[in-house]
Amino acid sequence: MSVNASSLLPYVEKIERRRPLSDEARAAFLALPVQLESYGTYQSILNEGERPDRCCLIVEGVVSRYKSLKNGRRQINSFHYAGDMVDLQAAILTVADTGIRTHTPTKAVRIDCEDILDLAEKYPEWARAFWFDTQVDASIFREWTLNVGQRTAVERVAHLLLEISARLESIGQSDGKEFVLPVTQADLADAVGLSAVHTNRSIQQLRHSGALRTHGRKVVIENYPALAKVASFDRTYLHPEGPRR
Amino acid sequence: MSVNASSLLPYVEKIERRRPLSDEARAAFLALPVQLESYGTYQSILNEGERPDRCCLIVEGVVSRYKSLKNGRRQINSFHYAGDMVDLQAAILTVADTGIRTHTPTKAVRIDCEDILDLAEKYPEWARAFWFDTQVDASIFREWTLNVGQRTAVERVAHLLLEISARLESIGQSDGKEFVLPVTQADLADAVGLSAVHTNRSIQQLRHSGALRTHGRKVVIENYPALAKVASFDRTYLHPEGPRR
DNA sequence: CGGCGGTTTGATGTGACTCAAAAAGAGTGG
DNA sequence: CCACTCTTTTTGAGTCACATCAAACCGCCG
Repeated sequence: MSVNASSLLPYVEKIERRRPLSDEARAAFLALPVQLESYGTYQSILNEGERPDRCCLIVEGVVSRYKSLKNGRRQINSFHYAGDMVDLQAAILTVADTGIRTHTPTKAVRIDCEDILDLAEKYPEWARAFWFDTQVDASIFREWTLNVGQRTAVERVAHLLLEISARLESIGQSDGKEFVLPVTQADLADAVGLSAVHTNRSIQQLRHSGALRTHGRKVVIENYPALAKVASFDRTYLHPEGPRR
Repeated sequence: MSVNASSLLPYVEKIERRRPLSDEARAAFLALPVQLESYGTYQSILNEGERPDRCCLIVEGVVSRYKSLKNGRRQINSFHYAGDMVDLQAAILTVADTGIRTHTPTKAVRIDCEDILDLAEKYPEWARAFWFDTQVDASIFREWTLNVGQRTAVERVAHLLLEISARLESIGQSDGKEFVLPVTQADLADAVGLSAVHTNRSIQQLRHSGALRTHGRKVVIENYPALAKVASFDRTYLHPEGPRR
């Protein structure tokens, strides 16, 4: 298998887990010219306000999308893992309303926006796949707004941990019980709209309640039902059922 | 013009403001069979968790999408106005992760999800239009997460008012300075993650600063630059520039 | 003129923030 | 394997923004 195909495969697998592609459509995607790039920890992939001409598919590592205010406060909008097309929005929106940066050493491939649009134009199934992907993204954003807008500190942190767990599980990096937390508590704080100190205290509270344990970066969910209950976590919003068509 | 076409026209106009459609594509949309429905104030159009088979296009009135917690707390995720296809997500996501309800007397047309998908399959320009619409939606959700996650009470309220103003302006219901606020303060509160009381006090603060005035439901922006500054409002996230293609 | 949704006010409580510093890990080089 | 540094997590103390509760007020409509 070519370098291209092997780095693009995780995304195809993610799409086909939801709904199989025709051989022709799959092949067309895997034949796209790509450019593999490596990043260190906390490196910028895209800045807010830029006009990117390429999309970004994560091959390895963890990145986040964020928006920031002039006073320095930052909101992380989403975390992305291997197989995620982070910047699908770049294909059709000309100006980036979020920045993208890494949280671990990361490998990513860049795909030309025009190639994505051509694919969507030629293959309705790809148009639908990209659209579905964007809809799931949007659904997650809605849940995050609910999270920071209405839940208490402990609930927010619990919810985020469960989401991370679920998403890592879908790419084989968690067994649903135990996973390596790919980000620091300060980053979690930026994602749930709390201070780092209070995020830490919320995690401690979850530990003391017996819902989870941590060993360094490793998180062990001790009592999933209890954790899901405090977080009111319901994975419907991740839309694991796939698209209607 | 048929009843169908006249109620569907506002959406076509919104789409074509961004990028013109081919005559054929336009005609195909306007020929869709639709069902016009009327709702009163605070009526439910869709409940969380349902499996709708039709999308919903607002002809007249204001509706919101929301998510709620078992303790009764509610987060409004978006407001929608005439010409908005509120429930485009229903076309491709099988289960609704948000509810939809009206805030004013509302007229809406229901379009079969399968018709939407057929249109996207047959006309790549429609597939792109729907995808773009969803991307803009997602961008607004990201901004709302930033709003509730990182801004202070006064900033949040100012930002929401400016967004409402900008969106009403694009459909001719505001001149950019003066508009009729289509929702109550309690609803604003649910949208910005504050209590109704504190939302009220934040509005008062904006009034006392001279940034805006209110006469009943009418809002008059007295000092747009000042208001935009406190809100750090920048309409880039509404993507008025339209799609790349 | 009475009733009702919506707005406004006041008083009080508290969850989360800030600042600052200590403790614990993780990585690097001698 | 230990010393050193840098990052991340944890602790403590004091403060403030926003929540809650309850009641008054206002404007609109029948």
